[in-house]
Amino acid sequence: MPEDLTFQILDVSYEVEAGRPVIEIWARDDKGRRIVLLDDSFRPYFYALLEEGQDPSAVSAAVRRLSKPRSPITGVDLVEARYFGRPVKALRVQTVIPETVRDYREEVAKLPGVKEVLEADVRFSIRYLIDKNLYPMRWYRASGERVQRNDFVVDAVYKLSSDLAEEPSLADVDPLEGLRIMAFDIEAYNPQGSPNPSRDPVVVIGMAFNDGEKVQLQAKGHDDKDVLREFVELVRRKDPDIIVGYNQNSFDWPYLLERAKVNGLKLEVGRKRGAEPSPSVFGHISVQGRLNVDLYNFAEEIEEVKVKSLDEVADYLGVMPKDKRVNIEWWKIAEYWDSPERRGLLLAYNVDDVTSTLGLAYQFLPFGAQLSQISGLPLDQVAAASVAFRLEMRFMREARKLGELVPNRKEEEARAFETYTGAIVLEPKPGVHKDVAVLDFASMYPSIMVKYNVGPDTLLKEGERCERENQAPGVGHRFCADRPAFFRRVLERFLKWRAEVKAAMKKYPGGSPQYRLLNERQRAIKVLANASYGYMGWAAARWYCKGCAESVTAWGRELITKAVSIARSLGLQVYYGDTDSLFVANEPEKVSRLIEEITKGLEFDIKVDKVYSRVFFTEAKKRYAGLTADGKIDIVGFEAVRGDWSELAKETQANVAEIVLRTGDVRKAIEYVKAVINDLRSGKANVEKLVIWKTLTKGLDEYEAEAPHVYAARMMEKLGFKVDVGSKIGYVIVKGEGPVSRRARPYFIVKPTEIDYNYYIDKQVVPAALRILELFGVSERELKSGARQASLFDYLGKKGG
DNA sequence: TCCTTCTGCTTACC
DNA sequence: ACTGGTAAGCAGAAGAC
Repeated sequence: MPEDLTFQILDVSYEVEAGRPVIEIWARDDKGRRIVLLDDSFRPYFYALLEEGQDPSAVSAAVRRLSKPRSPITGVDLVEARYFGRPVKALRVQTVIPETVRDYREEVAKLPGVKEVLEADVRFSIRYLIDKNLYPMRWYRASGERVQRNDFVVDAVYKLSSDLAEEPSLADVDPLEGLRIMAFDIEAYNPQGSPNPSRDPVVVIGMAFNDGEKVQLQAKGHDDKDVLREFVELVRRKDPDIIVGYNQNSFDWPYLLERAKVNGLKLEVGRKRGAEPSPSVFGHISVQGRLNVDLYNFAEEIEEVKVKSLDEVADYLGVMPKDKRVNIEWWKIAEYWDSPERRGLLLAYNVDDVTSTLGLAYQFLPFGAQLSQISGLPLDQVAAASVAFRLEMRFMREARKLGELVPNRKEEEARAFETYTGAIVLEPKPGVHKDVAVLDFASMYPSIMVKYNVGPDTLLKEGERCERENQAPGVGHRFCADRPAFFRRVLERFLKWRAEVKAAMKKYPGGSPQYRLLNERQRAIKVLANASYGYMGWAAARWYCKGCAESVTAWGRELITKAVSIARSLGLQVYYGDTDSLFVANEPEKVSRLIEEITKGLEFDIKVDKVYSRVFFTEAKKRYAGLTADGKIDIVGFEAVRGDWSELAKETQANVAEIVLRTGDVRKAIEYVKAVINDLRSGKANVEKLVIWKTLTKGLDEYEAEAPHVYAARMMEKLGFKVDVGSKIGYVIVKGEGPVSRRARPYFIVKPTEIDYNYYIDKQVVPAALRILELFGVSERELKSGARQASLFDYLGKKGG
């Protein structure tokens, strides 16, 4: 008896059973049950694009002859489709076992009459989602027949007996409502720098659940067998739908897997018997039937936070203030574990970490769930995927709806490295300026793409003609305007959808759960739409189109240049501009006219983004600081907002900027800097504030030059720490002879007395302060000489009085 | 050996 | 491994004398 089911799709996987693939839809239903729906009717396939004028039946016969018994070719059908907007003929080649598509692809590609093999590189479970038009995290209805299966650890397993239909009444329900979330974090014993999983045990595992329960497992001395066993047991008992961690794809899971192996255990934490977590796409680790989400992936997208450790990110997001938690240096974990007095601190540290992780989940997952609902990638993958992949997934779905064949992903090396001209940055007018309005074009690049119908399918080749054409200025590319471009269709849909969501938001009070849900949704749409330009210029993109990207920036340059001319013709002073922004004198009437002329004349939307009551520029582009009308200080581009300067230099510069902007009192700023210098001279500075952080962008042996952070990283390696591409190296400069790089040390091995304070004065604090003060004629000598016995305390005292 | 210029490297802006 | 170009600025390397 088939049952009617209403359920939310969480993930999709497949397994080959008895020589045929079975799709497994992991879901939870409206009764709160965790269920699996099986579909054994779906088969892998790909397309063979035919050369023009080819006899399809001859090619078809040749394809059929390739069939092998293990996975026979079960269908070769001629289809009329479109490829880059143009009508084409292709053969749809179907087989049985997904893994064999790869072999057939190679052989079919070699057949005479076959121009290209398409869509053979789309993974089978994703193929299913695309073809059935299913979006993870959304709700569907279907009927299914209950089957008895004890290889699945779920409440019920069904064999699908109908198609899935989206359930519109549940479209605006919070997709996370009712889902079980588990955060976890392990502490590994590390007596020699970085822990080695083949040797060092897991000493603590912390787990926090969204039902409020918290559990902490501890090793017995240096034996972690029971910890691992209890961990598996707990995961299965609490049965979370979503497992979150911080960097668990690179650390916790691989470590646990290795420890399980060493202990002769199996890490059966999935919803399928016998299955252990396993590496999947995008460096992601997949846990069968659960969504394993590495929150570090979301943290990476916050550019305001430079050092993306869990404590920093949690602090920034207000999840857990840094000064209200236990912080211990991670390389001392073994020391804490072995010390009876300090072990408690390690345990508290672990609790804070896992609590922060769950807190981060509440911050990030609502957005992630929307990205999943919109892009069509399962939540665990959408987190790990790049912005371009998320967009591409949606493109593939749209292509299918339009009967367009999906181009192949190209190997980046296969294309010649080609760059093109980008945006314009206007020369800033140095000095302090009062009352400056910042105008911003709304979504400039997507708007250009829509207006001029830009896309690989509308880009005209030499000699091709269309009735209506748009020609990009300067670069010459022409785009056919007779039919809507593929990108345009998708972008227009996004724009319309976003407008609807924003309209719906108005019905709810700000801060209400429904408001927040819709807000995350409109944000996710915006993020995807804004990625479209960069996507076209990405050499590995399926819809790569250098000419398109080049044309978009050309129109962008024309647009901002015209806007500047209009501003000048209105008598408006232009101070600066970058890509799609314009800093002009805030004369309301003229600004309104400027906006009107751009909106009506150039047909692009532009609006006042913010107003600075004071803003200053040096001669450098991409750097300025301003005081907004509501009293906030903005610092853009300067050292104060860079991650590769010491905290002390950044803080000094930020304070100098603030003093100058708020009071206009340069003397005060000079006195302040002098006080900082004096503190340094007397060795009063806090070592933590002197650490300089830099990222290793390649392997240690690939560096040509011996930069300070490379030197410090080599030293760390010798000390037993694992340093990799992407590692953030924190170093300080110590006293001594020779180049700076040779005097760089990992910050945690340095005593305050060893620090070269002069380096910090000459190369950090003074240059950072001078970057701003130079504008007012202040010299280096002035800052460093006449060292008055003032301290920061004196300065603050004066400020107060 | 001193000084300048170039290159490598990293990270900001949009 | 995984969107684009533009730009600043440090430190080291190479070139100039």
